[in-house]
Amino acid sequence: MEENQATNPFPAIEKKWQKRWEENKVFKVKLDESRPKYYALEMFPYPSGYLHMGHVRNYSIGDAYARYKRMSGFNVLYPMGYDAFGLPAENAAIKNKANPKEWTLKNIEGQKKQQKLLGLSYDWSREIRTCLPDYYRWNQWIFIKMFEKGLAYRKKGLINWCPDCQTVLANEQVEDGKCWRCKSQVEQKPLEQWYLKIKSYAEELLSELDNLDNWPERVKIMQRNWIGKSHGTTIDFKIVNEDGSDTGKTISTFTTRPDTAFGITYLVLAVEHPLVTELTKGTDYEKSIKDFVSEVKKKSIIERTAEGKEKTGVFLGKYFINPINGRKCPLWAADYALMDYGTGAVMAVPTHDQRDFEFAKKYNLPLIVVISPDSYELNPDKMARAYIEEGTLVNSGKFNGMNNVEAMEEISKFLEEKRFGKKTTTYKLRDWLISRQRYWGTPIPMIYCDNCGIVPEKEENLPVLLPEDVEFTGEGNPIETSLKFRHVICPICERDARRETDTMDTFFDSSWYFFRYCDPENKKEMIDKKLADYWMPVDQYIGGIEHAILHLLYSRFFTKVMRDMKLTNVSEPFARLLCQGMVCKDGAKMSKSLGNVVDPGSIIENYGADTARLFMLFAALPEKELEWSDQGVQGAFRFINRVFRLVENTEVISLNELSEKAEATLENKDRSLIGKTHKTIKKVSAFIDEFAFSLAIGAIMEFVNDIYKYREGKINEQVYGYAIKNLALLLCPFTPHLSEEMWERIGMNKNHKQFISTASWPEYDETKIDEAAEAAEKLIEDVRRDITHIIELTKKSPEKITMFISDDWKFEFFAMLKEKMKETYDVKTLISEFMKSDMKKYGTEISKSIPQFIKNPAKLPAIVLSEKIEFEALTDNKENLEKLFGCKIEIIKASQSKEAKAKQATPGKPAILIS
RNA sequence: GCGGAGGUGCCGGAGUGGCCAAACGGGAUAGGCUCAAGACCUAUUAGCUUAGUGCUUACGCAGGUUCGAUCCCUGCCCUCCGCACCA
Repeated sequence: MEENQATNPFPAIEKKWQKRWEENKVFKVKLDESRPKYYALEMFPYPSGYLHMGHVRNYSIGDAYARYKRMSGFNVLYPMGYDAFGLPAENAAIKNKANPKEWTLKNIEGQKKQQKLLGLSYDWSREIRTCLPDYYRWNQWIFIKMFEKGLAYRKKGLINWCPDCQTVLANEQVEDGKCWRCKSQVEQKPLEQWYLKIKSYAEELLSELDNLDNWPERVKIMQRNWIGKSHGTTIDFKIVNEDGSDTGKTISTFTTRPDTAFGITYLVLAVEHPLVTELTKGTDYEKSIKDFVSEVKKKSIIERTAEGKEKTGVFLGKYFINPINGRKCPLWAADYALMDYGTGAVMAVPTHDQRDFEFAKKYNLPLIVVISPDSYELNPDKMARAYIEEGTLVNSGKFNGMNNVEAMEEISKFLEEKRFGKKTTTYKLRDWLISRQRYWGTPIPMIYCDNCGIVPEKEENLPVLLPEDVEFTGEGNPIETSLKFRHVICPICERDARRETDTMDTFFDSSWYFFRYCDPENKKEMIDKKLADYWMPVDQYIGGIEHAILHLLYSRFFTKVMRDMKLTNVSEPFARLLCQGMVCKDGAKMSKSLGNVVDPGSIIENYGADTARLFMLFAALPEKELEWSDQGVQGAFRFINRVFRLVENTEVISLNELSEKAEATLENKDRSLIGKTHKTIKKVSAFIDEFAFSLAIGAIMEFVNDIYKYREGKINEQVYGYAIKNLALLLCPFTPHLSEEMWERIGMNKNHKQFISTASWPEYDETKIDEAAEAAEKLIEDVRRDITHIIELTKKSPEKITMFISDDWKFEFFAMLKEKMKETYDVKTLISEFMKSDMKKYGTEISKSIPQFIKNPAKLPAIVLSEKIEFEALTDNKENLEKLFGCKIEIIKASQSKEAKAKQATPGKPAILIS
């Protein structure tokens, strides 16, 4: 759209307003108890250096809503910041010898510039950059607090290791066995790492999901699945030797099916289970088991968990006693038991569990049926699959004959009474591994002292600054190359000690940044409690679905931790959540790898930010996928121009209020426009409330069409001014620059300080919505169009016009037509008479005009008039009509289609005919 | 496999028993205006047909309920998303 640039006034207009907003600090907010607060927030971006369409969409949605709320009288906190720590900066350092800090800060500047070009109404004075010590010192501070409370701890365990990123990953960051960022295969390694005890909040994180009424259902479901609560029973088994002699060891298993306890025929341990080596040490089985274990461990997670993969296992040479029936069964190790779920051991009931069934068949382990279907009998030798439906207990001692659902409760009660086990709840959620062996992150403020052990840094020594004297070789953690950093004095015994060189997961940074926006410059505290309690929770949070688990779960966890530390009173950080859909082009997600990206910069440059924003909001509802369309962008641009033309010349505008007296004398078309103004305000407000921006914009477009129609006739300055003023207000959330410009041009911004951005959102008056006037207007409009059409057609084929009659027109209207025809035979005069007349008195029920007046213009023209009543009148005036249109007129009766239709559909039976 | 969301015309999307060939907006096509483009105005935008009317086929597919279904019920298919050897 090269030609746009020469004539497109918007880039200049946008720049002008952006500058004025900034100079006048229009969007700066502070605590104000007199107004209700509203906290609108978009997920802060990672500063990769450029904005993509997904960002633009995210911000367009957020800004529209923030502006709407601001105009509606709320004290709106709407901030922006940067999630500035992370691997890309470090990778750039390795690749290009760039300094991660400079690289990041430069990218932030670039991104910020683009955000400013969009005209987003952020309070920039609250900007946050997580890579700056002012911010990350509070990461360190709260980490120490967590350590003191036992919520942060160090543990050795099998961890996920990404060989490409050269660091460990949290479970949440492993997708499909691959690294969430670089997609390389994740390995398992035993390492000692820092963890946060998110698991101790599992129950609350789960149960409070039910109160998040304004979160998308699917996000809640994903979190529920991730937390993965299941109720069951732990059963303890004595481990015995082949001859039945006690080994002195026991093993517990977790099951959700205690009703099947009599059907246990073997038990499997995860290969990582400590008992596996313990029990086999020095036995004949030692070597074969070691081989098996190392074989399994060699396999990747993918291989081990692949669908339909055959399960493998090995007998441990030991047995156990099922306490419920005293049965001695073999103990196995198998790859299908997972160390990190339940107890790392599975009690196997092959008849009633598909996995156990397959395993038992393969290794020839016995099968005992304990649940019988009601209609037939199960034969363990002939079963092709496990029976997992409901049934009646058999082979289960005193529980025989009981329904299995009932038996779950009864058997676990029995086990508990006999102290063979107890009811247990488990969660799939595991503690959050937060240490990373990377440079560009918050240093973990811990010290290793040979004397005192693991000691936190003293609070007054915070922040522990990231060292600058490091080398980026691509091997190992760069921080370790800084000797100055590593060496430290123990805060307790003051001897030489070693500083932790791991840094924090960047998700740590983003788990509480929304608190910091409330009080970004506080040097003394993480956040002032009063400010936190004023602004929090975030009333509306907007971001991509990709964070449904990771960031959104961590943030909820942090908020609860902070509440328990009395830093805030809120329990849930985000009251309402919106996950916007993807931006697609040619049917696929816009992505660099597919090469179907459209650069927001070029759109802003060629059309302006308002066009980009309007298109984004108009093209699809926020949650839905948005298909990019160049025509759509042009459509948005055309619309903006169309609106702009309304104010290019403003001499017909008056901003004075209409007096009651003046209002009483208004014509129909004026009343109609006032009514439409109120109606549009009502519609747009309701649509924005439910985030139906595309529909809100559609309603505004309709309104603009009406204004244009209104302009064709005589204009009442006040009525027109009222419409334009409200149009500007309604558009402000979507096209703020255009609105400001309109506001100024119509004289609402007297001293360059009365911004529309802070003006009040218009209110509508239901009583002003004048449907009757509107309908009358529409009718006149239709008649006018029809008559114009007739004139055109008579020019073409003047020999004959046929008039048709239908019941759509009211008698009064026809009478008027008749009346007018007595006076004049001039079509133009007739039309203008129509235009001037007060149609309201001709009835409020005039609702429909002549539909599809003439379908084929090449054929004879026709005018459709009301049947019955008017028929006579019309024949009366046949001559006049002929004179009027200057041609022959023929009158034919129209058929009663509706009634006929209803009758047709009602052979014999009564139909309800609504008309 | 389990769980969730959804399938309406070129697109975005309304509609939740008759007023629905389907609101509203966008786009497209044609005509007008214009030297021309843009803008603007008007009409058309499932098919056939008519002077208007009408008819046929239509709201994922197949049945059912009903005088009548896009809307209610049943079954099926498809798409998208999440989880996935979770004991």
